[in-house]
Amino acid sequence: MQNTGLKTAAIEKISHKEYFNIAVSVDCVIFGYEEKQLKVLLIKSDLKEFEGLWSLLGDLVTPNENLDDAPYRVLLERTGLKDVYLEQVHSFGDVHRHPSGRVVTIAYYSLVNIKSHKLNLTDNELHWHNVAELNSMAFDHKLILDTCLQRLQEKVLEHPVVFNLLPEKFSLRELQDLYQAILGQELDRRNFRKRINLKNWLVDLNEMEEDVPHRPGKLYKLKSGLKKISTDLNRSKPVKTHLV
Amino acid sequence: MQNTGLKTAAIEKISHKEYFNIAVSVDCVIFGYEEKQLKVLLIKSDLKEFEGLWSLLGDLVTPNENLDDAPYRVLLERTGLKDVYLEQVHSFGDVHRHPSGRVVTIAYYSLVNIKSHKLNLTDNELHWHNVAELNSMAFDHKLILDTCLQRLQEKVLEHPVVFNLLPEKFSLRELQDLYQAILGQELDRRNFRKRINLKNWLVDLNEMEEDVPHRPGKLYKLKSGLKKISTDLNRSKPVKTHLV
DNA sequence: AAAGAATGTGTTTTAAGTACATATTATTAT
DNA sequence: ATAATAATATGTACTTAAAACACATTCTTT
Repeated sequence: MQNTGLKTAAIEKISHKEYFNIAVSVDCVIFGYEEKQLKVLLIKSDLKEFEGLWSLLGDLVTPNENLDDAPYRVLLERTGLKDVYLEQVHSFGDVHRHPSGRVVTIAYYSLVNIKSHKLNLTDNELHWHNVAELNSMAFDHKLILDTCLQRLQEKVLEHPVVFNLLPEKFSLRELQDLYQAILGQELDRRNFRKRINLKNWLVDLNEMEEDVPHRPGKLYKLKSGLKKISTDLNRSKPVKTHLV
Repeated sequence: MQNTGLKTAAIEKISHKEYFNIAVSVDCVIFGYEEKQLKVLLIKSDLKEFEGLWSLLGDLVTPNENLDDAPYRVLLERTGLKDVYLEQVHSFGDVHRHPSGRVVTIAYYSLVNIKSHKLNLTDNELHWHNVAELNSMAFDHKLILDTCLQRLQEKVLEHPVVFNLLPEKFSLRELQDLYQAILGQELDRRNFRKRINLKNWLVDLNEMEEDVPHRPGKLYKLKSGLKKISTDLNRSKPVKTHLV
């Protein structure tokens, strides 16, 4: 294997059984939002090593599917949703991360509107959990969750992705509550509105909230053309340096 | 496989041969810097499908090594260097990305000081290339390179990582040239110096450049404690929101 | 009709980014 | 030696964004 990279010597060994004993999986951190809480969809682990603990939804990548298609498949199977927002985050591959064998997993997070899909919650091993209240999880899934949450926090500051978690129409108050749930901190209402306005993401619908127990706020929706399903690998705009 | 995630049904299948026909590799985008040019270390592909093209240095992950250890091993074997800066960037796993079989690869970039190691350049299939002049490469390696360069560009704006590409002592001019090579754009000298000063990364050595064909500049070094070998997954500081 | 609670907007202060000019110090050419 | 050249070194004005903060408005509830 030395000094070959993926050159001939290594490639030849791909046909050798010894190099095929690492399995590849994907794990999905499926974020939702409800009642001012950021949620994550988890399933009860049924490994005896992790009895009582919760784990992310994942599956092995099959030989005939593209890596980035696997999390879509998992999501479709679990939630029935297509066209969800998905972003690849990081790969985890410590030798002993999975008790049953060597599994390298690629972590993705996705943003889904809890209301817009009927979970197979008859399968009562599948539940939404408050992200803020989660402690230990099965496998290294707490680390994966934390890593994905961190990525999400960075993402929402500059990109209009949180709208995948909201209904079509929403008030600025709802939007701010969502940002606060994701970022884990209180935001100043006046500065928040200024900032969001500056981003130019929203359309004023000239409608008002209804059935709220207080003064109704104006309703907005995301500008058409800004809704993203997945993250482009290739950046369209040049880097903002702040160093010029 | 349906509706199982990594639950029992799937885990049981890990012992089935059919799920072990995906190989896992790592590919390293090894960045260097010389003569005001950002360089990348490449090897000639010896696959007949990619005759004459260059490819990244990589290798299959062995069953008994942690995923994140594999790129260190590749670097050690290729350059003899330990303690290089390494960052995992993205995974690539399209079904047909490798002509010889199904290989999911995890891409890393690393930053090495070209001068500080003796490449095994007797192996004359290993060469430093100007990143700016590279066009097609073997496999999907051009996409991997572009993705890693993009990540590097974002990284250097906020984190003191470029110093892994420089000698211990350097002038601000050298530092600016390096930033320009990485970012692919000219920077204003006065604003650049102000910005770098604001970061508080450097120590003034009270020494001057020598053997330069012009007025010598002052020499600096990175403040001790700032040199990073690898990127922490877990952020130490809270998110800067700019939304408060 | 008054109190309470949430919406909606604006101003001041501070920090950072951008654009731009001049003096200084060494080398090179005359 | 002197002048020209080229790079270092530093400062100032302008613009934009972030942060801190206050008041009036509208609807619900008492």
